[in-house]
Amino acid sequence: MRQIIDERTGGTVRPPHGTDPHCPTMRVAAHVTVLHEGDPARRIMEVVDGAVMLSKLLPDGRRQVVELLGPGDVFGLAHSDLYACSAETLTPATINTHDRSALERDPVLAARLLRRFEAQLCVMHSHALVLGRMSALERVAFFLLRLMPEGMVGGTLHLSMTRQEIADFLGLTLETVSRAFSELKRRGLVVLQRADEVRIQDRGSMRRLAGAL
Amino acid sequence: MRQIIDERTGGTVRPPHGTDPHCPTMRVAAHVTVLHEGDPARRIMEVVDGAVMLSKLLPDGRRQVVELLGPGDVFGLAHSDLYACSAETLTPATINTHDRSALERDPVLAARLLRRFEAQLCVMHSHALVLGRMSALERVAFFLLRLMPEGMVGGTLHLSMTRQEIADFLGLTLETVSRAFSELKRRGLVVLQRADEVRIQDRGSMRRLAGAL
DNA sequence: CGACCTATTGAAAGCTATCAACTGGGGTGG
DNA sequence: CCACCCCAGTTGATAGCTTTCAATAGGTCG
Repeated sequence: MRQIIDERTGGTVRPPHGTDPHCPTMRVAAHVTVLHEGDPARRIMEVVDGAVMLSKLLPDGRRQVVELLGPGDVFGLAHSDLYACSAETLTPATINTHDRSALERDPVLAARLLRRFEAQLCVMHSHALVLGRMSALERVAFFLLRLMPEGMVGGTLHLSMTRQEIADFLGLTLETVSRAFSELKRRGLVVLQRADEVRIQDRGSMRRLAGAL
Repeated sequence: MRQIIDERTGGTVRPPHGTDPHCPTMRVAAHVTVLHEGDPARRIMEVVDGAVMLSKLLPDGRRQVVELLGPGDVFGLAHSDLYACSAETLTPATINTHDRSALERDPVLAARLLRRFEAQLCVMHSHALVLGRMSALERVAFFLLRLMPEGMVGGTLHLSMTRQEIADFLGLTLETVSRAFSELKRRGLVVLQRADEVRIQDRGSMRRLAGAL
């Protein structure tokens, strides 16, 4: 049941007027798998708008969400000409796709990807620290702070991920994630208006839990 | 007690005859910290020869080794003009250093780093799967296979890491790593000539444990 | 209003961490 | 050259946290 382009949007590939035909921009609905781990890696993709989740599977079905992407982030990477991860939209998203050969032809694109890869690599380093060394409560605190950068103080964060998806991202089970949310709520660090609407109440304590940032 | 360049080698910076003075090659002894998490990020480094370990610390001292690097790999990355990780040699190593500004000036370097970043990002994705979803035994099996690529069949692998360093890489404790080694030995999957000399006896079972490669 | 899916909560089991003792190998110094 | 010391590794016992299994609550959509 692979839907590469979701039928709900009707939209598949929509090359905007006057742009490079090798770089089609596509509009994709939420919860669509854009590409599959193990498929031949022909294209590199950039998130223009929306959120995308990269995940890997173990043969027995265990899943790890390895990266959460937002505008500017790049995916569709490969070792041996095969995609290393599956990519699924969390929200409706706009995605730019480039042929891999464009990397040699287009130095501007290459420079942009270089900077972005560096940033994503740094984020992965942080994530390794989270997965390898943090407790469940710390992981969830870190996750919420990561989704709620400084700017939006007082605002309410809308989670576009289920508990299972958060668990797969944080290396936990959905029950443990739920318990962590409840514990943060009990301690007064967050308020849950709904299961998917979070307000950070005590940012200082959250940061301490998450180990700074 | 920071030794940027180890005195045992005597060598500090050794610009080979006729090469770019902005890209000094340095020879560093084993167990030297080449750069520190949080220091101003001025340079980007390439491993020419040897092995380098990147690690991050939590405020309370918990450590995660986030990446193991070999020839060709790149480090010295930064978010906000500060190094995101510390880097320490595991063996004597040769390292090329570039000024960060060289990225804009030197398209050949930029292209090389782009390819390398992509590879390292893929490795980090695998590592997230290991840290988030694998048992202790599976992690150690994965670790050994990763260090023993197809080629060196029958050969003996020399571990240049202590149990503590392996544990910090795999998100475990040194005792758990030791127990995992003992269990692999007991099951006949590996032979330990010494604590730091491993021979993989049953590669098939190892791969199954590690979830394919 | 009811069905269904997601989230929450509870109880018990399992795996890893922690604390502790012991072993072994290598290097140093007598 | 040998003995001792010291550090890394191994092994054991127990505690703690997360997982697993199970039941309940909540919300959304038809």
